[in-house]
Amino acid sequence: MYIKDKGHTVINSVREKRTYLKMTQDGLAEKVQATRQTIIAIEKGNYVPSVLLALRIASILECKVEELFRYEKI
Amino acid sequence: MYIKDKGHTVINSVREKRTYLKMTQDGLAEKVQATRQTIIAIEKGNYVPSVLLALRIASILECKVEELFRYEKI
DNA sequence: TCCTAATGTTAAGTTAACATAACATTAGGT
DNA sequence: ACCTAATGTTATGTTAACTTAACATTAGGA
Repeated sequence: MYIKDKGHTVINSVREKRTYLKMTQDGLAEKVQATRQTIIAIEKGNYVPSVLLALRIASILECKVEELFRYEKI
Repeated sequence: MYIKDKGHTVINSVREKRTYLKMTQDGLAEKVQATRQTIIAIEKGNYVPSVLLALRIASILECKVEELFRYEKI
């Protein structure tokens, strides 16, 4: 992140939701109009997506953005 | 946006929620740990924030991310 | 065991999302 | 009209969020 806020991170449950829906990374990527690498990176926590992508993912994974991405203290 | 998807945009109601709560751009910026310019840019639709910022803004403006940022067709 | 689907890794490039800063404009109160 | 707070504008720079692409690894079924 650009904003340096030590002591906080964004944890997501994309992988959990995705596998629960028996969806593949590739399938999800296609549905949210992103690449597989992007999904992998997000699942691995390599980066946090934009709200645009987050809204799409949440939509496809049938849940709210806040239950998919949690802003937590370390 | 990086993702080219003609026919769609992200519309937000940050300004409405903010003014409703009688909060200033500067005040909001400070609370979400961003700059005033960032708030202005978001309100003007110049760019969509990251989920991190979106989560913070939604939290401060006391609403859900999806009611603050709507993915709409043009 | 072999084949394939799914997942992971790395690199290199582009654009968007931030920041800082300095200055201009508007709106409202006295 | 004046002052100040709030808002808007423009420019420049850095980093994160993406992309494409090529290859490596893992897991599971026939």
